[in-house]
Amino acid sequence: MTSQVNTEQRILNAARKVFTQKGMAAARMQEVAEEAGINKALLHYYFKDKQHLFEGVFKESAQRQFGCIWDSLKQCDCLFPAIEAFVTAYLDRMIEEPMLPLFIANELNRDAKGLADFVDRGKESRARFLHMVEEARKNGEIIDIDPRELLVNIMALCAHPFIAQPMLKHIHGISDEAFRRMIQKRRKSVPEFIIRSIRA
Amino acid sequence: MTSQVNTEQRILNAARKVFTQKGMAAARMQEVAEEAGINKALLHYYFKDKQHLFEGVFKESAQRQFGCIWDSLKQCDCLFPAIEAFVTAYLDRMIEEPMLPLFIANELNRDAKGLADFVDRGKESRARFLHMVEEARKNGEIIDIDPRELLVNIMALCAHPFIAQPMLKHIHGISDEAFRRMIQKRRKSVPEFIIRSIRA
DNA sequence: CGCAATATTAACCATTTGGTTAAACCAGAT
DNA sequence: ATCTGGTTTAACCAAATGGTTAATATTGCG
Repeated sequence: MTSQVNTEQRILNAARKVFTQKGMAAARMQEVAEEAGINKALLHYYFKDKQHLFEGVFKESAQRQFGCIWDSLKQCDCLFPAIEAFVTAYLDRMIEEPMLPLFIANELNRDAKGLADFVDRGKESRARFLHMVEEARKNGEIIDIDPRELLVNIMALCAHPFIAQPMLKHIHGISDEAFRRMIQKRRKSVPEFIIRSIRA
Repeated sequence: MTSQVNTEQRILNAARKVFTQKGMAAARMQEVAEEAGINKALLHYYFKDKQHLFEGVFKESAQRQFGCIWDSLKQCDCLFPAIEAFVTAYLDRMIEEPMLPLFIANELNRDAKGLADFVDRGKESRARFLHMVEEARKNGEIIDIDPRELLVNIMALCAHPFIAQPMLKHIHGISDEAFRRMIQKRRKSVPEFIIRSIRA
């Protein structure tokens, strides 16, 4: 039973689970060790200290997060299909890891300087998207709107239900299953909502 | 210089500052004491322990938050003005305490059971709003949309810029001042965005 | 095998941190 | 002035926690 394969990845998985659920500050190294089924000292054998372990987790999470999402609109040329693809990719990603937006927002708020680099992925896609909006505006396809503001709105509509999940569950008294159904519905309704609001 | 007036309130203010900025887990009692200009032991004289102090802060914050926001549409009968009033009140509140949405989302996520009661304020206003949407839908004033989904969208568009503030600052490279200008613009643009998307 | 490098563990250490205690302080009443 | 109640403090304590160490186990290799 000893010398399990790929201990480092097992640690990273365990750490991701604990860190994303509790956040850096409340996460306990002991708990990560238990979750990974190893000794606490072994954590420090693979990762210098809590900060490094955390950064390993955050880097992986942030990059997968923004990677998926921005890559989704790489082969889109028209704005409206791009918005649909973006929203779908965003929500699908969130279904996989629902705690991620809150986690990222939170840690980024705690240490913007130190973690800023990890969210830089997808710069080109983002620029391309903003340009697409600009063009659509010039062509009169959509109303006069600041492209960056539109992007903020889109991300808000995608991410917020997950960030506010506990509040929604309580306020509207919905179950896990009902929440999932709601998100499924949003894969269609959110793009519609956005496009209706900007179509010229 | 001794025996300052209203020590309890001074503590609560200091605690709110520290807790909202760092979150329950990372907040240090010592720091709260220093911020309040008192001895650490005095905290425990006024508040049994960290949990109680935290709940004092959270309760006050959550109630003021939801209080302001839901009260804003008490004297609205038509949907569109109600939406405008709601968004304006929401954003104005956020300008006062920009960290609040992330703080509340975060702590609610950590301990949904224990804190759920504190976000219950404004039940009636919320019900009234949902009813208003339902009526507008029946009257054909707006498209066919689930009232609760509309509410989620509205709150998303209001809260998310603040939750994602550090990310926005980094991604779009905007300053504090630019952020404030953006929020000011949103007081008009968000209601427009919403109404355009639902108007029949 | 036997040896060297890597992987893993139990026990330990130093610091941080929430919380307590007992003494001092200060106000107003007697 | 002094007694009494609430207020404030310095010093202290125990538990939790991140991190280390030195010894043990395992693996790959000549």
